Amino acid sequence: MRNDERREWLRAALIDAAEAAIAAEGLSALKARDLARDVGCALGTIYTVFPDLDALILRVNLRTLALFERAITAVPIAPEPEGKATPAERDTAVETLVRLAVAYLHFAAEHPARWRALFQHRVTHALPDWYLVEQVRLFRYIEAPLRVLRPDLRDRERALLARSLFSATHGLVSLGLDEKLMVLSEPVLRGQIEIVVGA
Amino acid sequence: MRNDERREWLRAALIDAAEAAIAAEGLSALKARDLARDVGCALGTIYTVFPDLDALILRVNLRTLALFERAITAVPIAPEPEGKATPAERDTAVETLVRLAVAYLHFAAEHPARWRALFQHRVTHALPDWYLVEQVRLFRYIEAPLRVLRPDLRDRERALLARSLFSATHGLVSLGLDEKLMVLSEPVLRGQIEIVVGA
DNA sequence: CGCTGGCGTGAACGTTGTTCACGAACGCAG
DNA sequence: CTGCGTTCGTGAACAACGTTCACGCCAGCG
Repeated sequence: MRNDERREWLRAALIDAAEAAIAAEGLSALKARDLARDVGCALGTIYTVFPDLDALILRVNLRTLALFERAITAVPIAPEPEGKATPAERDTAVETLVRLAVAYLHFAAEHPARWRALFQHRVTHALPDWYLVEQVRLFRYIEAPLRVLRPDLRDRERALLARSLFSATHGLVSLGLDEKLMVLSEPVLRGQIEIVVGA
Repeated sequence: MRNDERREWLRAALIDAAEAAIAAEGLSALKARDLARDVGCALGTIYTVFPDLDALILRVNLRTLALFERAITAVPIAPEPEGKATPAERDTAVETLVRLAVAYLHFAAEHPARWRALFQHRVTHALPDWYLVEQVRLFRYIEAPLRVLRPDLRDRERALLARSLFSATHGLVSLGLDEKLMVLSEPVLRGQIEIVVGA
């Protein structure tokens, strides 16, 4: 069936157009009619591919998460120590966490509209499972260094600590971008993270 | 003129109704037609009192900030030490910061819809001056203990540190409420704040 | 060739926030 | 008291939105 091909192509084209619209003008600039015009299909056709615009936004956000992961994996990964971690190994684990936080700041600064869309959206609705799985997967990048620093914690506790670290960092980054004092906040962020990690 | 009285009464009634709607069902439940019906005026009358619904929401948020301030002032204020602070005075300053953070958590937990409206709204628009002034005023509650802990900083730097502390706390609280593990996060929050304050 | 079933289509629907021409009500001069 | 002008609330109307659905085209089979 060439029909399936066309549907798949449409799906990709719609995500492309939505991503471009969000990246250019923000989430609120995403309009069903503009999308239909951009990809050259009818208005109703969108709803034969996605149940609603929320689902489309979620796909765009998934791409943003993937883009972010590519940015994250550019930071050097700490080798996994065996047994008790030496003080030097602990230092590199801390440094990895700090680099992750700084990478988060840079990503938010480079893709402000995409990044805002990640948090502006979900506020009301519950998220589908496949999206949560992706989020949990990304949290592993934080949990790995924590495994070195706090081998005494159980997985559940370590996951909670990772979320705490992330949300504190997110708060700092979020405010830093709002106030447009990013230049000032990179060293501040480094300092703060180093301190928080001291737990 | 009884006309001015009526306008003032309408203004208050509209803010009341908007506040009730937001507190009950969230920001997205605020509808111009519902407001008009609730206060018993015509749809267009709203726009003779406020330029648009954004301005009305801002007024509701101002009330939320006032409500929050009343919650904040319930925490014991640290007396201002003169000259160099003793270690005990430093401890009470830290304790004040922690209590402020916990009060923030409790306020967000008790008034989730009002609290969300504070941050869900401004995302796009620029805020009017009188609103920013109110925000800056509330930040003084954080800056006061910081004056004890870091007398070496200039006002500008201290204000920045206050905003960093707030945003980190906000991140923790925000995530804590989303995941509904508030019970778990109160001790966590205490610990995190104590550590961050160690700067 | 004709029928039929599936599917893209865009007009239409229901809800928004916001505007604006109308008309009632009030004050004042004659 | 009457006539007129001004003011201001009014709600019908507008524009824009996400979403739906009855229509009609076209492919595939008998």
